[in-house]
Amino acid sequence: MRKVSLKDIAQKAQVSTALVSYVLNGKEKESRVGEEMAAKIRQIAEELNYQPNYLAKSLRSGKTQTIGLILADISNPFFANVARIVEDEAKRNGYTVIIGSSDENADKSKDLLDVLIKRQVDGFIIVSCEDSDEQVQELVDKHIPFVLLDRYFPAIATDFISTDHYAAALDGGNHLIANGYQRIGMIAYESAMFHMDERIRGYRDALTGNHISFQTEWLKRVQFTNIELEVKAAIDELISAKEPVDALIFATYGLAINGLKYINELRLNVPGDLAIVSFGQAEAFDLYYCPITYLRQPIGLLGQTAVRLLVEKLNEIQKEPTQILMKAELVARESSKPKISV
Amino acid sequence: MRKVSLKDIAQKAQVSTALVSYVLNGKEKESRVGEEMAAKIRQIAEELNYQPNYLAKSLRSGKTQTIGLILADISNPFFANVARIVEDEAKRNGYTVIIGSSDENADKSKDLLDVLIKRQVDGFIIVSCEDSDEQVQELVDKHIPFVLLDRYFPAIATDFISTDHYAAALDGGNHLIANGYQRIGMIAYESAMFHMDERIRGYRDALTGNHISFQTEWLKRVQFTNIELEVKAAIDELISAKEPVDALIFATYGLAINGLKYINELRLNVPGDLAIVSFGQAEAFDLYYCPITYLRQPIGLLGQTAVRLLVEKLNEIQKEPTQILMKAELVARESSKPKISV
DNA sequence: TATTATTGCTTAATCGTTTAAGCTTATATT
DNA sequence: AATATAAGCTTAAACGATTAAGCAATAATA
Repeated sequence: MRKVSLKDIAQKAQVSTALVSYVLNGKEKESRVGEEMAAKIRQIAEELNYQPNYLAKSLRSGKTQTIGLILADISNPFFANVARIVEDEAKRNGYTVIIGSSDENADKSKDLLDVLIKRQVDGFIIVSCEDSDEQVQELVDKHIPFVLLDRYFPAIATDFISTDHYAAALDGGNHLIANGYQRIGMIAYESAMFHMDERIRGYRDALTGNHISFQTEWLKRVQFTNIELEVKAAIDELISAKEPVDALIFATYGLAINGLKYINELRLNVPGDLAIVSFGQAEAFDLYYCPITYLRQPIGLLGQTAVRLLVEKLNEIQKEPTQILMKAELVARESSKPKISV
Repeated sequence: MRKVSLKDIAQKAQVSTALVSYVLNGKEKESRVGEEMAAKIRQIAEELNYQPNYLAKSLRSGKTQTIGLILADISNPFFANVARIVEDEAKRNGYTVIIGSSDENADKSKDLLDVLIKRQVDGFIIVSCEDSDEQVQELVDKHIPFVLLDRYFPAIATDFISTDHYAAALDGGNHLIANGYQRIGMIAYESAMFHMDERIRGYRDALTGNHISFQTEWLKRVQFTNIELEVKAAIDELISAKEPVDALIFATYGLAINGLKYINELRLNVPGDLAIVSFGQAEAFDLYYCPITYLRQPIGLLGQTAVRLLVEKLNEIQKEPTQILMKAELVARESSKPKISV
């Protein structure tokens, strides 16, 4: 049982496919189709349960009404939620989304781009990963429309919509200091990504801005590929230093999950022994015996704006690169409550 | 700068597009293309950075090499991980995946199916939701290839690969009883879905199989749409009953998250006041002060097998519906450790 | 009444591929 | 030398839609 095409309807109605096309696309007025005929065609289409073939439509029109969404890591709930928002917003604008996860791997990211380009997506929304700057530059050179989401390359003039990672980290640091913590550590990824640098810069500026001199051994950088072991080692060092930290900022959700697990194992008391502030957000933070203070990135706005920007680009409404930074909100919970002086 | 097509290459090489097509598809032998010409064509394709248009290919071939994956809820980490597995496995088989989330809503599910059918996906992998049986039956009637994942309709003869929900719940119940718990409650969804019934049946059979008579007030069923409040109410009732429960099985991950949050608020001691076993799996369970015992569904196998089944169906290797049930593994943690007798 | 407009439809090209069938030459076989 | 085979290419139709252009028949206008 082959699929129903315009031709089938045309045959049954004894007319040309052109007429059917006009009617089913609501162009009966402009194209002066007779009322009875229009009704007849619509009825037959209904009867046969006609579903237009978007491949053919797209081939003809040069538009697929499809957006490629490249995520850095779909198993991260932040990105999973981004995906959801983007999907909904895209649908509202008449687009379908094809999601791919690069798993923080530039090669995989490149593969995804290629596959989706072959499938003629109209544009991309990209949460880029390390070493993907060349790919991004290539998209620029080829005039393929895209918007970077949450991570961007300051050296490349692109549209982007991102959290203000610097300000967020600054807020997190200031919050801890305001609540009486003085020796604040940070665990971040060993990564050349700009957003990671920004988070670190914010953290350091919070310290120096409050006349606390930054200690090199307070900042630990771990490899994404060996996160579990390295986070443990980092925490061990942080708490056993001669100036052990009394508070800790996790630069990402994944780091926090691993870190908190280990802190549990060590039977450390949060925030008594160690106050915590983390980037990212997830149900997991609520389940911790002591709810975790986190920097809430404006997922909804980020996702919606990304889609809006891209759609505008696709319609050529806007030409100049739009670059937007959004504030993260510090959600203060028990894990960073004011320090009880000893 | 228009995209490079076969025609462009053909023009530059002074040959017909047919020849170019043969060469770039590796059919130069069958089609007796001269060696030099083949080399020349390949070189030009390289130079122009030719990327074939899959729309045109698909239109011609009738195959898109695309799988539609309909999830019940992408914000559930179980399904997010399923998505990841399916994506990887599909890629390995030369397929791209388009993911959609029905958010447990039959109308949305129907919309997704329609959109993806219009986009000519070759087949579906579906985690179906309540009231979607008609849609599924329609797919059967229209001979659209699909595989149900983790949830199925016993009344419809389809391919499916699912967790054995009954056995899993039975295991969970037996485990609690073996560890000394006698008054075991369950919080489940108010849903007509078969897998939910199976989980409840397993729970009840665990009780009766161990000569514990099931109490109606031990089983609480809540609405998906009002989960937070209803879970609280359910827990209130369960612990304040005249025969209060000493253990609780959450029938899904979402229920567990909400329940555990509330149990935290109530300052109940797990497992002292209340032992816990939950379906689903997530990092969140590890972060709980008392790691949660859960029934681990074989995500990897489920996802991979689903893809394999579908691909076989698409290649018409198999005709008869394949129906597979897989065992969940009970991962025993502290939340259900042997009861300390009072 | 002759001309122009309008109405209601069809024709045919097009999007980028694939592929069966055909057409020249050159080479092999008798 | 006459014929068959093979090599190397081209032609053209097809996939399913869209849409500019064109053609008759009817209605409106002068």
